[in-house]
Amino acid sequence: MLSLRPNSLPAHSIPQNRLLAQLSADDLALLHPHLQPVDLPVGMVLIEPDRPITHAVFPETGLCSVIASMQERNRIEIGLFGRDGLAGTVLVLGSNRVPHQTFMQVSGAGLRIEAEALTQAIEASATLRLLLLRYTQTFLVQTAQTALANASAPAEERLARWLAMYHDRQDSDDLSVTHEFLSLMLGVRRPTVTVALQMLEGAGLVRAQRGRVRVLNRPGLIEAAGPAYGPAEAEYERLIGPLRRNGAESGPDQSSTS
Amino acid sequence: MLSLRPNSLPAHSIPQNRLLAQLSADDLALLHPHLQPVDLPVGMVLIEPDRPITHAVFPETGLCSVIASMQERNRIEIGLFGRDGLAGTVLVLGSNRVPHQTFMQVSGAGLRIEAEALTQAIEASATLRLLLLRYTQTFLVQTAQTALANASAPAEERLARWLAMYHDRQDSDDLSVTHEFLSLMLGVRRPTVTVALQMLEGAGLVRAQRGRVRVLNRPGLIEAAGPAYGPAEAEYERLIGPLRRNGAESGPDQSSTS
DNA sequence: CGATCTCTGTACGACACCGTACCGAACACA
DNA sequence: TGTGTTCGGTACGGTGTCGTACAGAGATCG
Repeated sequence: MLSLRPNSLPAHSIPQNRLLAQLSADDLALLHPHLQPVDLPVGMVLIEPDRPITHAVFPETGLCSVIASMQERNRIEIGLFGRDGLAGTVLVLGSNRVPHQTFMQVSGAGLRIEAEALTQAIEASATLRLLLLRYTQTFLVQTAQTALANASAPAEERLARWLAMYHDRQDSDDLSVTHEFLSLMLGVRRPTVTVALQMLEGAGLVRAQRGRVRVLNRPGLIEAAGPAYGPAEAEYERLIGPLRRNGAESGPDQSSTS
Repeated sequence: MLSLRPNSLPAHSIPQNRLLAQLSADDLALLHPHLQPVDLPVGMVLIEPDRPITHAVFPETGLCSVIASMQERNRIEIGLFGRDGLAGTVLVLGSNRVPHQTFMQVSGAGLRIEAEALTQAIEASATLRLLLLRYTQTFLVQTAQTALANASAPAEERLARWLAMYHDRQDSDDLSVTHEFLSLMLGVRRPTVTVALQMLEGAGLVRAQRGRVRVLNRPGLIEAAGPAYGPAEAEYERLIGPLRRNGAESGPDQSSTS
């Protein structure tokens, strides 16, 4: 199921993954022998719900969704991450399974490590453990903000929040998503997504095309997301470091509206 | 603000707090000198949002709510705990503040410890750390289930879930809550709570009185809560131990309806 | 025992979102 | 260039929840 790349990790390349990039040379050396490059195609399940975890993955590109579901229907996203995070935080928390599913929402690549190896490294290095614990803290805040948004924010705000979070985690302003998919993530009907997206487009914040949403005015989008966006991102920057790529802000200028 | 009891902790009493009760003698000895009995009156704020934490608290009785809020309005509960948990899990995660508020929803008593002392104990003992990390994991799952319920469960299910969770954490079948309060916790209108409660009462699951809800049929209540109740509780029992008091199940028998 | 306050029950219009269904538009592939 | 498939826009009635408002029921206290 996992298609590994032939050669092993280059010795001294700077990882794209924010967590790995934050590590000291010693800590990186601790993990390095166990890290294996791996392709992460769309739809690939990184963490199976309620099953013992065999590997953790540090994404370098692409986007992962964490999904909680009651029974078959009623799947909903409780958090997402990309190169800022790690699939398998539960290992840091001293367990080996979770009732949630983690899968690739946008294809990419990453570095995977065996659960056993990661656990041992965490026990061996307090600084590595601290970093991963802090990341877990930011994810907990993200989940809490999701609970908050789900309870009281209208569909349009939740959509804007999701787009902003997605945008944080990739370089391009073009996001690859279908309405169908967004409706699943946000727990609303597909037509509700269509209408909400039209609102955002009417305000000149995004431009929607088939299977694609282009962010035109990021500050405006964040404003449209309401107060549910922000706290989790601030927590990340406080505890870990910069979340987004540097510069390359997509300002409100070019939105001369139609 | 904290009213301490005069004398310090009795030397060899068995703690009511589930986490403390799970500790080995060594780990308990590590914490013991720093534990201070403290009263926890209704409304007392244990964790102030976005402020450095000075103390953690292990509740022995009573109930705590963790609240996320955007701006002034729009407060909502993301999790709750009592003697099964700990106020200040963020210390375990290597940070010293959270954007959430933790306060006493039902008065009780507990044991508090200075943040510094708890942090040092966690660093000193891997087994203590493991237990507290695992508790954090169960709380993360609880928050995720809350996000799920908020997104897709109708008010009646969410109410039933909340009542069941509250019931888990105290001995009596009488829960002290007002509709007003429940509406705040669930993020719905107060009249919505009134109607939902009448539904549950009509089904013989609970008996509502002024400021009080008596659980008549716990299994029925859990069924009414839908699939959003269960996973977090299962996770607790798997990772930590029994959540509820032993025995004393309130069965469906005595509900001969009126 | 009456005054007062809190809590609960009820009402009514407004509206966001639901479930479902259908059709055109864009794309992919041969 | 034609054909099948996915994706997007739109429509309909139904309903759960909202915001607000008000009156009765139960506690509290001088």
